[in-house]
Amino acid sequence: MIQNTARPRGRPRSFDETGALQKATQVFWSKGYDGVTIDDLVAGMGVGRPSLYAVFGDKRAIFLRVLKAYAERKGASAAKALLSPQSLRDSIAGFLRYAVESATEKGSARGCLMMCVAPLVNDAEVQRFLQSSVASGAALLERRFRDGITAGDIPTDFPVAMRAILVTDFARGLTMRAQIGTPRKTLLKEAQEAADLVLQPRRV
Amino acid sequence: MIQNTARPRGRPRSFDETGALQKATQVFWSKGYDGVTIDDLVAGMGVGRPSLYAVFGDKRAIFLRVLKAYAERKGASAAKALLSPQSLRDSIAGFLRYAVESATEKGSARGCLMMCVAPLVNDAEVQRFLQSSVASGAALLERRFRDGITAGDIPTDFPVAMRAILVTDFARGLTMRAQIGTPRKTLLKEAQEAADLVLQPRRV
DNA sequence: CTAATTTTGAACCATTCAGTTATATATTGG
DNA sequence: CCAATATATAACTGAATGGTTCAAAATTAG
Repeated sequence: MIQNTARPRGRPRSFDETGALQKATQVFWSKGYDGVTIDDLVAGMGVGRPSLYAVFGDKRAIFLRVLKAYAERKGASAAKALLSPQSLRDSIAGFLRYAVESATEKGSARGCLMMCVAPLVNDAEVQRFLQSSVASGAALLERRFRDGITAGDIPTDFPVAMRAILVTDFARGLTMRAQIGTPRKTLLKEAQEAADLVLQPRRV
Repeated sequence: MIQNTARPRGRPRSFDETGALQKATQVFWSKGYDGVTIDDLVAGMGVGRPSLYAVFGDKRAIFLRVLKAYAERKGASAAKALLSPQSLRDSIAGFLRYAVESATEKGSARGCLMMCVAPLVNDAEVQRFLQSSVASGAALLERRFRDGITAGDIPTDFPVAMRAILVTDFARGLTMRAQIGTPRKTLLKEAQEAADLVLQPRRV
């Protein structure tokens, strides 16, 4: 059997690459992009300065990796929250609940890296990435609404695209209020209310 | 008649104080708090470095004045958009339309200083100010909903407080999407749709 | 016209910061 | 044990940054 976990030649690294990126996420999340210095990253990631440049590149490169890894994790969790429940009502409510819970997690900065930090980064690639993430989030919701139509949870003339967007807007609003300190309990109640509202059929 | 605009003693200022603050608003709005250097403010406000420190204080003090002036202006405009129309529908739609229009203004940075920039400022006074602003915005909307009840536009069991919060959340979501480049036309359509939705009575 | 007062412009200083370099250290291969 | 390789530690460098100082300029009071 081929040992493809063969140790590389030189001195082994004293840090774990993905672990260091996770720590970098917290650094950016709590201080914002411009507020972070290389020394903040060195301290927060537990990686020496030269190693940091050698392995990850400069601040911008680190942020891009952090952002993409974060988006992947959060996207997967959100999709799970959205697609696991049977009923459409539980799906939408679960999606919004997840948004609130992850924005009010203990031990982590409040809010959300993608909604509260990344939009301020003045970088074309970051902006493009955000736009595509927003679009795919809305697309996921739209698909769930369509499944709700075929399952008979909502009428066939339900405005799926618009309501999908509205749900993402709600999530954004809830996340921002989390960031400025609105307590989880309050937000969770609103999330449920929003889920009910957004499922109402077209006209009264 | 008493000339209370009597010129002060020494050399007259070469800049207008409130005008300089307006310019500072644009600087913070486009670059974010941490991204702004004193030199950015010196250049953007048209005020010399020593004068800037003498008249306004340091970056934090300038930002606080900027934020409060901005909140006053925007708050007044939003209140006008909300309270001018006769029908509740036009009020809510007007409020959301104003949010979109001011977040997509040409010649100004996209988004909103209070929603997109200020929440990231790691400062207790800023956070307190934001929380109270958010609360008074929601209170204004709630009052408008109550007036709608007395006018017979919505039923008496309409969940005024919750819907007021939902409207502000929508506004936040729309504003953030404006910031990352969603076109005004798209957002305006969504704003109208959201206004309709949020006015639906409690149950189907 | 002169003295007092205030703002302005330029230069200045200590500090912080991004990115690099040089040297020491840990590991594998032979 | 020695050469080769890769990482870690610490120190270094030039540029940017926040904040101050000081002489020159513009104005009013007398």
